[in-house]
Amino acid sequence: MPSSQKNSPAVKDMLIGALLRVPAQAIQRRIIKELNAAGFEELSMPHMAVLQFPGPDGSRPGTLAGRAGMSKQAMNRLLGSLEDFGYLVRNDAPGKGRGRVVHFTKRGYAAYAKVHDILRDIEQEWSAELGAKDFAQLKALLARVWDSRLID
Amino acid sequence: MPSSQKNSPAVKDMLIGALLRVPAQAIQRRIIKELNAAGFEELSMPHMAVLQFPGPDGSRPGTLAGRAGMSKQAMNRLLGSLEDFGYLVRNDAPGKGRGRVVHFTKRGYAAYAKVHDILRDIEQEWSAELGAKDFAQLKALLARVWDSRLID
DNA sequence: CCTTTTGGTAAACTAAGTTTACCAGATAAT
DNA sequence: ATTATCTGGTAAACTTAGTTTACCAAAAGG
Repeated sequence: MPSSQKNSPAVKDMLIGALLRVPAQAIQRRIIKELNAAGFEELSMPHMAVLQFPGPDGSRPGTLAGRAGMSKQAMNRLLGSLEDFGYLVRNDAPGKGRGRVVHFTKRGYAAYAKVHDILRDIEQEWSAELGAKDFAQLKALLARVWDSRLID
Repeated sequence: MPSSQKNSPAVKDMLIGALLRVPAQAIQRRIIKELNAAGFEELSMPHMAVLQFPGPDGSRPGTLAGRAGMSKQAMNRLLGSLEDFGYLVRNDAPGKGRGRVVHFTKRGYAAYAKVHDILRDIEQEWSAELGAKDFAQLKALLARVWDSRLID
């Protein structure tokens, strides 16, 4: 059975890559696990590409593909499966301009809200562990990284 | 062509999940791109599961599988391809105890060193952007997250 | 009009993982 | 010691998720 690592040989020596990657992955795993436990059992890792901030509601399939860094075809398959599971619908024609628009169903919106809740819980826990001030500092620093052109 | 996103709708509203995930992914992509450009052209994303800290040298295949959170079979295929490309060898019998041990070849070690160099460059850039003090603070906070039992 | 561009789709292929099963050497038990 | 069990590595079949290549319909623009 696949499981995650847990023997950190000298945290002090770790470079920014691992320091960011490992907690990010841990959060992803937890989100999926709790989502499944909350009744959204069909959702697995690739679906997260659709569910993650800022969510697909109101967007075009092509736009979502770009955001997720994948081909339109791959995104479309994902949307198809999510549609089959009843999480969203792809309506064609937004009135003007050709194409389709994705909208959450009630279930889809519930799942998206659940992700948000889980993340709030995680933030709560981290905040309790690090202290509210330090956690806020961490988020602020990460936001500065984002704001700068450090990430492409 | 798959490309990454770049329209941040309100960084202030982002939760810790996205704040960690996006830069972590950006770093991964950059490492692979620069590795390829530096002559290690066969290396692609899945190989990173082997190359990433603290590296495979001296470890058992099963241990590496555990660290990477994947099955022994999947890891073994990865090691096989890396062996084919001349990055490492799997010697059997470390003297005592049955099994195999992975060791870098010269080329493998060079690739691993290159990853380290790239990460040092990235740290340099981030440090220049955020200021050395703030960047150190960011790393320190992430290290505290790691040290705590917040991540599984 | 007719041509080009844009968004979405479909089919074929490839990559990368899982499950299931198996085998060899080590460890332990009676 | 001989057998039973456990551990680590491997192999085969299957599944999933992505890519490429190709195509089609609607818009846009000369």
